[in-house]
Amino acid sequence: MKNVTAAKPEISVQKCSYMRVLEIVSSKWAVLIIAALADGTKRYGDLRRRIEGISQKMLTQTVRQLERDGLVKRYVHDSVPPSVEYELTPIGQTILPHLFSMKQWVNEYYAEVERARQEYDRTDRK
Amino acid sequence: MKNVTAAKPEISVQKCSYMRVLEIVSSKWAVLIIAALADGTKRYGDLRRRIEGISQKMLTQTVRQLERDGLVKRYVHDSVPPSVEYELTPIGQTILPHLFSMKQWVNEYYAEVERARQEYDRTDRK
DNA sequence: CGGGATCCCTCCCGATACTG
DNA sequence: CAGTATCGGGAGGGATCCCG
Repeated sequence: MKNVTAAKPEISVQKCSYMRVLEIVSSKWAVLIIAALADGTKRYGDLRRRIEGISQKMLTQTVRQLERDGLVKRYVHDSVPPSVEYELTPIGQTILPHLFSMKQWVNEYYAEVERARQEYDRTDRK
Repeated sequence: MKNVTAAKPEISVQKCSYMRVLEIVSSKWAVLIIAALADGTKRYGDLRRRIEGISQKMLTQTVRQLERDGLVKRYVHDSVPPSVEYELTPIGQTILPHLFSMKQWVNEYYAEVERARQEYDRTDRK
C-alpha cells in the first residue's frame, strides 16, 4: 500500500498555467504598461510620462516583449519628428478585466494586509 | 489653453493598486505556493515536493512573507520530529478566484501568444 | 522623438552546510 | 522534519551617452 502523500509534483514550474501567467505578465512594468494602455492608444513619450519611475530602457524593453507576445501593437508613423504609438491588441484587451478584478481585490483587502504586517512585525520579530 | 496630454503620471509606482498586487503576489513562488495550498492545509515537506524546483530557502522565505501579509497561517505542532503545517487564511482564500480566472485566461489564450511569438521572431528578428 | 548600446551595480536566488 | 546561515554567480534594471 502506497503512501497517500507520495511525491508527485503537481505544480510544475515548467508546465503549469500559473507560470505561464507570470511568463506573460511577469514584470511590474508589463502590468503598468497594460494598465496605462487600457483607455486607448498612447505614444511612447506619453507612456513614459504616465508611468512614474520607468526608465526608457525598461519601457522599450517591456513594450517590445508585450508586442512579441501579441498583447500590444506598435504603430510607427513616418514623420519628422518620428511618432510611435502603442495600443492593446484584442488579446491584450482580454486581460484587462482580470487586472481590474485584481485591482478591486487589493482595494478591498490591502488595509488588512497592512494590519497583518504590522502585527507580524510587532509580535514575531526578533 | 493647456496641453491635453500634459505630464501627469497617472500610474504611480508607489501608490497604484497594481503595484500593491505585485507587492503581495510578487514572485512566482508566491503564486505557486498559494495554488498549492488551494485544496487545503499542507506540511512543509509536502509543499516542497508538490512545487517542482523550489529550493527550501525560497519556500521558507516566500511562505514567511505570505504569513507576514496575512495570506497564510503557520501551525507548529510540538512533536518529535517537528511538524509544521501551512494553510490559507480567509484573506488568502479570497485571492484564489482571481488566480483561477487568470489561469483560465492563460488556458484560453496561451496558444495565440505562442503563435504571436513565433510570428514576431520570424518577421521582426534581425 | 523614440529609441539603441554600454557600463555597472544591486539583489535575487540556487547550492551547500549545519542545527534543534 | 523543518528550518537557519553563508557564499557566490548571474540576471534585472537604472544611468548615461549617442543616433537617425
